[in-house]
Amino acid sequence: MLIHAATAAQPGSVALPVSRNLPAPHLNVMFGCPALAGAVMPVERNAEIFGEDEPADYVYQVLSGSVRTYKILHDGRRQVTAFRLPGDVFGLEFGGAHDCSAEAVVKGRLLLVRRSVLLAIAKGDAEVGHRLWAVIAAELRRSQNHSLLLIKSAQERVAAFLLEMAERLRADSTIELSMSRQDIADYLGLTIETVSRTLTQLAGEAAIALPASRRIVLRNCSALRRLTG
Amino acid sequence: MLIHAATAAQPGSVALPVSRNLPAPHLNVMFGCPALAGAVMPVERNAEIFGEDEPADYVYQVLSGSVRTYKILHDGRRQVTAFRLPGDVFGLEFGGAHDCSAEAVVKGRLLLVRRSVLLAIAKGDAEVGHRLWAVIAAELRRSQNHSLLLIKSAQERVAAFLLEMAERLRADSTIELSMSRQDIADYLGLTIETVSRTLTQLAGEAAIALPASRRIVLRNCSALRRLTG
DNA sequence: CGCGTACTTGATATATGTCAAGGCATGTGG
DNA sequence: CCACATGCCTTGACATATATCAAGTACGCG
Repeated sequence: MLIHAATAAQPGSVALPVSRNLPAPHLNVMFGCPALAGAVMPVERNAEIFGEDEPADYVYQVLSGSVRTYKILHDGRRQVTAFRLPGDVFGLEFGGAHDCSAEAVVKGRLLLVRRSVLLAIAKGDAEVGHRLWAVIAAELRRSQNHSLLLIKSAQERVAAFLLEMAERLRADSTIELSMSRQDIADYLGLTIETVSRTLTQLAGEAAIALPASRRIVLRNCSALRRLTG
Repeated sequence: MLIHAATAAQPGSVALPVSRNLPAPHLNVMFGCPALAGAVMPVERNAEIFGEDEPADYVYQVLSGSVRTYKILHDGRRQVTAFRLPGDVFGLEFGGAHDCSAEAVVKGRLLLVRRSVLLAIAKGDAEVGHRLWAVIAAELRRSQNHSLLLIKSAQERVAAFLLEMAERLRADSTIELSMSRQDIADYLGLTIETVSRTLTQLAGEAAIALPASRRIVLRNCSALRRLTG
């Protein structure tokens, strides 16, 4: 069954779900605003895009590929705070510095726009201002949902992750994951072993199928949704 | 729209830690702006302030007492998303509806300002716009820190909670908690038993003292900070 | 084809949850 | 003023989900 955006949309959510506004991959402007032309930056797999506490001079949009943002705890644990998929805008901070690090999950292309330019344009252009607002609203909602995720059981977290990815990738039933089990584990606050076992278990219950380790077929979305908690 | 005032704020200068800007308890204006006069609402212990999905017509500021915002998962689990202490502004949503419920933890007083009025004023008043910006930035930071908390061990979560409370209550070393163990547990994603045992354990290690169940003396803050993860 | 990385699976450990009982305040009515 | 009820917290014994440690296996890439 096809996953519609509506399924997980929060009531009262802001218009303009950001991730639906895919950029034309050949265009180098953000939000369809000619004044927001930016540089296109190709990134290799695992390349660092920015580090925590570095000056946040640019705002980024994923044109292709995918990105993880994360924090490292002082004992070395890594918390992946978000996966950024094509269309997503990220790196827009309130302060002058990034509050997390960002790396490319796979080879891809990013659009870079100077933060100062974006903010200046937003002042005069209601459409851009609106989009900017939507980016921040989405960010807050995302963060709150992530907190909610982390109090759930392993099965609930993994099920929620799969549904989230299916929706954001606009996949019908087969999703191609660009990230490793370690990335997923660090996003869900679990270990790779638990993620792996949970997927195996979901496959055993016929909720999903695993034709390849990074290709996942959602066989029974409503069962997954029930598992979501 | 709000975005105008918001972007009018100097980029890179968030400043204004909201919770530090305690309102004068006798004044019924928000952000020290005369146009933002509002109603003062007394609330009883455990009184509902608003419910999830209800229209977000008002923005609230705690004058005295404290408030918990929370979500209920479909199976009945409760996730406390935040404690709101004197000075904190909450209930300002991006969409038209509240994304969580709010209840008074103890008897207290709230300042209510119509959301539409606040947003309208913010358009023309840079100072108010700046404050609003700061409220949202604080909210996002808070949510991200909460996610970070939830991947840690019980000891780390409890230690972090105590330090957070000490700081936000501007307490020197003795903090008076207004919330029950159940509230704390639901905030930290633990059970009351685990919270209780962890406090006992911290007392055993002389990191804290427990003269009463809701009075906690921080005996060794640097040890607590180390435990924080 | 072979190597290295990533993934899965198994055995065991452990942190936290669950269930159950008891203690300790606080307030209320006799 | 005492007896008792009530809510909140602590403590104990035990259960269990997830982490950890340790092999194996498959896959992708040279």
